[in-house]
Amino acid sequence: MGRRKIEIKKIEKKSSLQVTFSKRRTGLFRKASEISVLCGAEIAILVQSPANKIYSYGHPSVETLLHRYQTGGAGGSSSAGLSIIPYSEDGRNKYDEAVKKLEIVKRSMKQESSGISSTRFWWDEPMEGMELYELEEYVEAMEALKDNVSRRVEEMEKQKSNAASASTSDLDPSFQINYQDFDGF
Amino acid sequence: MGRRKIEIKKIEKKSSLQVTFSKRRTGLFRKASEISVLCGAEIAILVQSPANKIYSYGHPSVETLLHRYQTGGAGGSSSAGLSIIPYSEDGRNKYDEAVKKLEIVKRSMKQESSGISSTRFWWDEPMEGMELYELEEYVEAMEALKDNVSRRVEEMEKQKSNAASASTSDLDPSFQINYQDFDGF
DNA sequence: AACTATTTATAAGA
DNA sequence: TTCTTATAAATAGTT
Repeated sequence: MGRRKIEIKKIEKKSSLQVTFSKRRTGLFRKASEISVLCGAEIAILVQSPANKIYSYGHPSVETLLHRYQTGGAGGSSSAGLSIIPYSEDGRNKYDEAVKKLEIVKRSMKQESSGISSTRFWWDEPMEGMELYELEEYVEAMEALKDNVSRRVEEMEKQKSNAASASTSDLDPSFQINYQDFDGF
Repeated sequence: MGRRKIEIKKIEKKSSLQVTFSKRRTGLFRKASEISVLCGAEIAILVQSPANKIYSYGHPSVETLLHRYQTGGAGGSSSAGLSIIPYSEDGRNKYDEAVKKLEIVKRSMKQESSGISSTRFWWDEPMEGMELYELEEYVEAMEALKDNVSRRVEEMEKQKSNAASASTSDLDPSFQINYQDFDGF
């Protein structure tokens, strides 16, 4: 028969699950090896099998990448390598402006969140490949988010000095839910 | 034309290296996602690009695997290392919750932008490889963004019914720029 | 950021 | 596991 199309959902039959895992793990590690050779990329993979065994692949080593990940990565800010196609010369300028604006927002978000544990900031990533209009939307979203954070930080300061009198109900209700989850920074 | 066989050795041409890296990283992360779904496997990938940017994929999170590797795993190079540390059920539930929330936001964004031509939605992509806390942040950003879009859509409706003579200058200035570029939806 | 001719990966079966 | 084989998927080069 040969290969057949399958749905990507949990395989129930235990024996085929085992076979599939083994084959795909091999394939995945081969791909990892290829990308590291082709692109000079460093890479680490950790997989825990259905039988709870941990397999790993690393080039040059898992540890190298772990360390780099945990310390926030080697240098590299994103704005430099961006080679997105602007709509026009004018578009280019707008894009650059937006990027700059975003960088500023990002920086201030980092400052506001200092002291709260973190090594990486998710907002350092997602702008890759965005079009101008997407970027502009994103900047807006970031600004709104930053405002929320700022307000929250202010509230926290206030509460700290005011000894338990202030309530979060002063805040815009649409932002309340998020606060207690704000340990990600 | 079409695909051609290549040797697995360092790509020298810088532009194709960048493209290849991007394509293969996507492919690799997709494979990782597939093996995790098909086999219920947990997996973490860290890659450092030629531009020294670190990309990561994790299910349920990179940290989960790192921790398991560093404590449970005997640190073997290519395979093995038993680990019996169960990951936090709680962590997974939170993750699933956040994903669900994000799906809802995305869906409503699509509805609001219906009627505007579209093939892809940029927000369908970026959650790839996010950690729980990143995902939670992202959900918030999306919610804020959705609010902005909603407001603008309302404005558009209002103008439409208010006869064809309305000018964009009625709009909140901060949204004007994007308006004409808004065909990406 | 599409396209497509090919190469690769792999689901089943043995 | 390992091999085979028919097919599904990934992707190199191009536009």
